[in-house]
Amino acid sequence: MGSIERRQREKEQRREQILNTARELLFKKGIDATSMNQIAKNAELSVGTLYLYFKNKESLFAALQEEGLDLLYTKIREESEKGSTLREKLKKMAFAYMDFSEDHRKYFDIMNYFLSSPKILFSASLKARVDKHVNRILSVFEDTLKSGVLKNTDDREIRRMAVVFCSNLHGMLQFKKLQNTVLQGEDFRDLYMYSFDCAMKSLERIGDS
Amino acid sequence: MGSIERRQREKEQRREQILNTARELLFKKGIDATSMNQIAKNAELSVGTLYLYFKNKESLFAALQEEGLDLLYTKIREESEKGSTLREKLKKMAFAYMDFSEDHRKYFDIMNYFLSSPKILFSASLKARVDKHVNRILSVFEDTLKSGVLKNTDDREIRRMAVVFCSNLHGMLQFKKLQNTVLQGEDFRDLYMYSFDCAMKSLERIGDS
Amino acid sequence: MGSIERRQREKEQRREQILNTARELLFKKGIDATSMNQIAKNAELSVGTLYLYFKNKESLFAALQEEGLDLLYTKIREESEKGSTLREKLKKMAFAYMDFSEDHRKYFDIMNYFLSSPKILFSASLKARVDKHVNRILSVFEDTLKSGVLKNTDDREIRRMAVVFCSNLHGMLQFKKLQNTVLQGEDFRDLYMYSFDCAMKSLERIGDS
Amino acid sequence: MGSIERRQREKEQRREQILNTARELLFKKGIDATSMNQIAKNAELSVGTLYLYFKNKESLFAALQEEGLDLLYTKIREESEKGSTLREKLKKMAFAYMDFSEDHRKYFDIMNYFLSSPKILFSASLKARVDKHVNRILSVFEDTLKSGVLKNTDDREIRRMAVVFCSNLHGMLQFKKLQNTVLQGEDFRDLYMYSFDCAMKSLERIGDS
DNA sequence: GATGAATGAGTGTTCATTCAT
DNA sequence: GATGAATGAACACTCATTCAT
Repeated sequence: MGSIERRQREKEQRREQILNTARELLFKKGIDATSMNQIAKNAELSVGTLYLYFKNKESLFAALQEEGLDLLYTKIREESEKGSTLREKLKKMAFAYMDFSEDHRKYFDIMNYFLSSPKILFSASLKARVDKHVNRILSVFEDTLKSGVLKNTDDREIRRMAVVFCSNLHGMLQFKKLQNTVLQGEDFRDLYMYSFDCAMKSLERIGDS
Repeated sequence: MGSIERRQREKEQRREQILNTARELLFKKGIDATSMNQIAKNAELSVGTLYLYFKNKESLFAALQEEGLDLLYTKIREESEKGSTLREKLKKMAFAYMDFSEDHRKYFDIMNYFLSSPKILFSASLKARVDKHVNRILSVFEDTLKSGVLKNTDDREIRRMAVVFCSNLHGMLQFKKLQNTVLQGEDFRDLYMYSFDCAMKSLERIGDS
Repeated sequence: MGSIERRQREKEQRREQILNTARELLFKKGIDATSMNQIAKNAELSVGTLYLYFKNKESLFAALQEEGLDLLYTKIREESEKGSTLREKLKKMAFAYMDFSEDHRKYFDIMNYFLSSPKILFSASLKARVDKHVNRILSVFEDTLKSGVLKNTDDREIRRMAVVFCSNLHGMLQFKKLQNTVLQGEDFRDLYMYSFDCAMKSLERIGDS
Repeated sequence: MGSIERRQREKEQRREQILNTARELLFKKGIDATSMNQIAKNAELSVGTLYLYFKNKESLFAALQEEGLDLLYTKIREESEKGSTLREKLKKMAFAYMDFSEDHRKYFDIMNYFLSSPKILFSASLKARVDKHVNRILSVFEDTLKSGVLKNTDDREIRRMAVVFCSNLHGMLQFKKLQNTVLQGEDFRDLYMYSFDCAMKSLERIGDS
């Protein structure tokens, strides 16, 4: 009986061991340059064992993707609770996202990798799990907006506002890659703040109408 | 004499032949799953010939990327000239971007691929050429905004507005991938329109202040 | 238990199988014209397997090189023990070297290939291993000279004598390639003997002085 | 008529132009890394033209080989004339050879490349031409020895002595590659001098007997 | 459950040579 | 005589995945 629990614990540990190694390699060398054999060797396990815990390479990296989204969720949720006004809250959340894209650039890279990969590659169940995480993040934005001044806005509108707000942030962070070329001369943080202000203005307007 | 011209023409045709085949395969199978050998075989040319026309795989795909950005530029420029008011113009441009991402989804995918690829992958000169195309597109937005109502806005502000406006659109189009899951129940076109309205509101506000 | 041993044995056999095939091809076609794919095909193994047993082509051929040097070492050592006088010993060793260059011409060719290849080609560790073998062979000459009449010659002198003696033999064997053209009319064995006599004379002189 | 001469001159110039470029590249990048296309581009000629002047890559490099041997011949000949005694002459010649192997290392490398390449690779006529050059060099040694003290030595003996002397030098220079490993702690120049002394001793002895 | 040897199609790229113009 | 576009076999090497033990 205790042994069943122990087994369970060991299995969990093994899984973590694999993920830790994979994450480390991923962050060091990127997704393409990280092979299953390398992960196995670094984790001091056999390749076969990797396939016992993860169906294939893709699903291993999907797990890391979930991990990243989870981290992002936590950061954003925490920040959302710090501010007092709606503006303050959203600002903290927006910069939490930007910080995440910088501090955990590689997680952010996987996110984009998964977003821009041909759909065929991912099984439906994998997609579903990842989407759940995205949803959870969107919910934080929804909750924040809901608890804001806009008392009598209906849920659908709130949802839309959350999506637009998020996609604005995401779009800006995508453009960050261009900061040494197209955006030359601009401080990205300023630009991001500018974008945030624009988004806020539109929100307030909606409040108006 | 004529023979020199004919040679030139043939060379140009060959280049197109390669690009056509590469484009076709790329759109069918994605960038990683398209190999130089495949392109050669499908184009009924030898691999060596490919390397006569393109330095390497990367620059072949960069050529396709430029092609796509060129097409996008043309579409947006054309639309920008159709509307009469600033709002109308921008709306037409925004939807031109959306249409492009649908009609030429794969070009859009390459764009994202290049945006999210590790910088090391692309040589500086290649990046520079691609960036020029991106800049050209941004310029259309700048020109449109400049010729709009906002007479006394300085160039830097205009630039920022253009960047934010574009990144908003781009961010929304990124989220499109989620329309069957996260965005379930929403008509994407409506949502995009909603996002456009938000952006316009923030612009007007700026006009106000 | 036995199964672990068997596995070990099989691994060793596989390694030999690869080396045998590589040697055969090398001797038939030369080093450049022998590709990894060919070796794999002839050995009835997959290319991947080759890389399981040898880090790369270079180290596979280095293994053959070591093999050859090992063989040469053994031959020379054996001969060195047969003669009774110093002259007899050295003569047997000299002809062991010549016989080796004839009987194992291809091993001799690899030796020269490695000697004359640009240094960059070979990793330091590989060079070190090969050099150890060369040193071992030189040592046999040193030991023989030491145990000869020249009792009160210091080690450094002995070393130099060994090197010069060896390089004389090696130089002569290099010239063998020219026997049908430049050396026309000479019996190479005679010439080699002549060269050996010259070397002996200089040794004796040293003994004198 | 003059035009025929001009044509001839142009042809000769073109040939030199090719050889100059090939030599330059060879010395910069080594024999394997120098391709016909590169030579053509650097010489501002078309690949086809290269094949008009040289049957194939091999014969182009054989021409360089001849060039190198020619240079070596000249150096040795010149030095042979400087010394007054036999010993002085031979010493100058020996060091001329060593200097050549250092100053024109790449020429020396080609020489070894040709010496150690599988014979099949070279056409008989090519070999013959190269051998003629080697013979010419040997002759300088023969002449020097002949004009030395050893008045009543027959031609065959002289020939043998020249071959052995040369091969000794050559063997030593081959071993030079090992100076950082096997020969560690030895100054190669000293060692070479030592080897020369040995050779001289044996020559003198022959004089004696 | 765990192992790790084996697979083999696949990658991007090169290069000596040919030949129609 | 000169061109240079075209060839295509060949190269060394990688990698996700399988499966007998």
